[in-house]
Amino acid sequence: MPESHQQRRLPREFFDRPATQVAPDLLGCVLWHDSPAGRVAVRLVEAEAYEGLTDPASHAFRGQTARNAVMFGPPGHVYVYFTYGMHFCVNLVCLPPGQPSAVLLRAGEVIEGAGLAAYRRTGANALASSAARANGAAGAGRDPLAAANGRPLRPVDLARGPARLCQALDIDRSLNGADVCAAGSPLGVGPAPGHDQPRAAGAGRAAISTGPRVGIRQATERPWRFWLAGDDHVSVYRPLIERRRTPKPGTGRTAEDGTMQQ
DNA sequence: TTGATGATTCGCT
DNA sequence: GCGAATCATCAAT
Repeated sequence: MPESHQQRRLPREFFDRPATQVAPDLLGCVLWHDSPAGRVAVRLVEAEAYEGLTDPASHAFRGQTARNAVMFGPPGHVYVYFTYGMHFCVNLVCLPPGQPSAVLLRAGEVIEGAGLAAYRRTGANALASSAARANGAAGAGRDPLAAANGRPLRPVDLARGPARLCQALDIDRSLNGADVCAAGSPLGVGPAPGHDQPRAAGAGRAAISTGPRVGIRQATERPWRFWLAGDDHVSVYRPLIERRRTPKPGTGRTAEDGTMQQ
């Protein structure tokens, strides 16, 4: 178990490299968030590299905007963005200012604060848990993972997926731009437990698999998704589902020929 | 100002 | 396996 009082952080130089190098080196490392409610820490098992100006799949490809400004800043900061109207995703910025590049954190294993993570992930069920707690010790002994709408929340699913990872760690827009290298920052990234050097994390490069990135329609041929081979906490790969075009009333037939399909 | 859509997840069939 | 949920962002008017 990592010490709560002082956790070693990866130096800024670690992030001052191309995202395609940083992403595999992050696997096995620990990302934590100290919130008023407590600490949740995850061991990273899956990440994707996004280069900026040369990568059509990157948010930075079309240039700097208010949304992606953090990616254009110094390395070691987090770029948090909101997507699909309900989800947050977190990236770690790489390379010096002016060279937008980032690593999307896709999945991890919760190694500290699993109860708090489950509390955040179960949403309305969390209220039921807290009500039970107010009734006495019987509620306090309840397994936070047991609550669900008919389905148990498996520990392996606590942070399996980029939006789930953010929810388990309580990462939202308010943390956009936070520095993971600065002492005292609520967010931090440290080497794998038992290893002083991040490169020695996990079982080494031999255990790392690569493949196409998830959910993008541009630059799908670049194998810039990295994960720990055989790890159950890696998210399920789903190719992009082409959404049907919203039919506009009165315009007659909408294109269903799928001219945008790949 | 308007309209389309996305680095996703979950529930239902 | 399929579609809804839900809204910030950006390109196009």
